[in-house]
Amino acid sequence: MKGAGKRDARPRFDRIYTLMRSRICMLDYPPGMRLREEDLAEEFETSRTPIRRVLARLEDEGFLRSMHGVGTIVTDIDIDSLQQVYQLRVELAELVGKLSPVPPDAARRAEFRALLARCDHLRGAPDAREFARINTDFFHLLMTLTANEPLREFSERLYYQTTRIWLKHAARLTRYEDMLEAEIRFFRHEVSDIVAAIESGELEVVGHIRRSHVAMSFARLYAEAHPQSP
Amino acid sequence: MKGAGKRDARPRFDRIYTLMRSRICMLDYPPGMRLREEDLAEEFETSRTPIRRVLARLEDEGFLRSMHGVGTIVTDIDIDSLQQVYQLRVELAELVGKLSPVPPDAARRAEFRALLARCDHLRGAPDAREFARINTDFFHLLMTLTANEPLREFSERLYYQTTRIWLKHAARLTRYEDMLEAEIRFFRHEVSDIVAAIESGELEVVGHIRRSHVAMSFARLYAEAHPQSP
DNA sequence: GTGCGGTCATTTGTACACAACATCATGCAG
DNA sequence: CTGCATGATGTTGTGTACAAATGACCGCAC
Repeated sequence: MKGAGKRDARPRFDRIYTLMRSRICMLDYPPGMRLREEDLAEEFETSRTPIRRVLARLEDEGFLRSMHGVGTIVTDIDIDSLQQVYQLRVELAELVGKLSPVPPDAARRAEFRALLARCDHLRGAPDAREFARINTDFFHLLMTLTANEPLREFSERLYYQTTRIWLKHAARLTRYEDMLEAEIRFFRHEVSDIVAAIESGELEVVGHIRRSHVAMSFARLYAEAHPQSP
Repeated sequence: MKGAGKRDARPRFDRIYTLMRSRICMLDYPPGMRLREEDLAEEFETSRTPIRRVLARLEDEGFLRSMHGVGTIVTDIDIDSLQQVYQLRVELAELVGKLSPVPPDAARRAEFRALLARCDHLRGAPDAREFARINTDFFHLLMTLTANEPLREFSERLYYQTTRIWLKHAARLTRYEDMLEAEIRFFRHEVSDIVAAIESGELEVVGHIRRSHVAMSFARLYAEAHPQSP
């Protein structure tokens, strides 16, 4: 059973890892779900060994938890842990554009404008999954503004951790549709502000805008989860 | 129900992982060295499988690089990458004591004072490895000042990356002995400052002191490596 | 001497069988 | 009926044989 293009191990590893992480963060694998190595091996047409390599990394990064004799389950995160993650994410957000800033070229700036257009299109037809996708694409675009590799790596970890939890808590809300529409408006505003800052070449300003929006995003989420406001 | 159950495979994994990371960072495994899975399996009295689990994590964290048919080699880092790591480390240093600060109790404060005593003892008999050990112990003590788990994890990654490179570059210098003695004095000064700040309960000040000392430490290293001073 | 091609040794990557472990169902004693 | 011991069942962890891949070595043509 020789598959085409499967000879090298790293591309396949990256493919499976990225896909599984995406599934976890899009809640296709919701928190608490049990993953069977055998099933995954079958799906990706391989044996358990390469699968276990991927699961090990996802476990090291806190997305999964394997227990001998029990299974591999998708982790859940309480609101307190989430707060810690958000606090750090806020700080790192400001560092993008401050550490090793990379001014975007014309093509990159066009990508930012294209994403703004996707926002406008989304407002016409609100959809949580599409919102999450645009959010992720926007995040990766922002990461191109810094050349600091450790900063990019850590920001990515924190982003994916918070995103999946955001989706989970959002799905619980009763006024879900209204909330989604409001969040899309907030997000569109953020993208608009940042695109403007980018066009003017102020990368440090981008960091400040991003920081405040991430912080406000968490504040709204926290307020929804703790509705004991006076 | 949560039992007092302790995972079986985990302690051994942690033991091997910690030991190997220590060896890498103490340059017992110098950059470029080739590690053979078979040898490691024999040393730790197990098979290649658990070893590969450890190597996978060390590779994900950037300490190793495995290549099919070649071997697993300890990575090297150029001065530019090191600069990026240091820049981020400086920023994170300041966040300790700012995010989820944990005031140290009497026992913990005693540990800080004990470490200061070890510094004084070290000044009488300068030794690079002992210096590195005290440095690491001090780092871990500082990490107890914050409860922010992601911050602790990332700081640890960056610390170990920079430490091993510091040792490597330091070992190259001709005036190695003088430089070591000077660095020990600088370090003793830093510990003294931080202990004073801790005794006065100013955790945010601790972050500032640490930040400036980490930055200055890199500046000295960078100056030594690029001796084109005017 | 130099370049080239093939052969071989060495090492990591993969597949699979089995062991270790946890959970749940079952049956029996009280 | 309840409580507990015990085995059945399923899952991850480990050991091991083999496949794949790289680099070194050697021989040979020119």
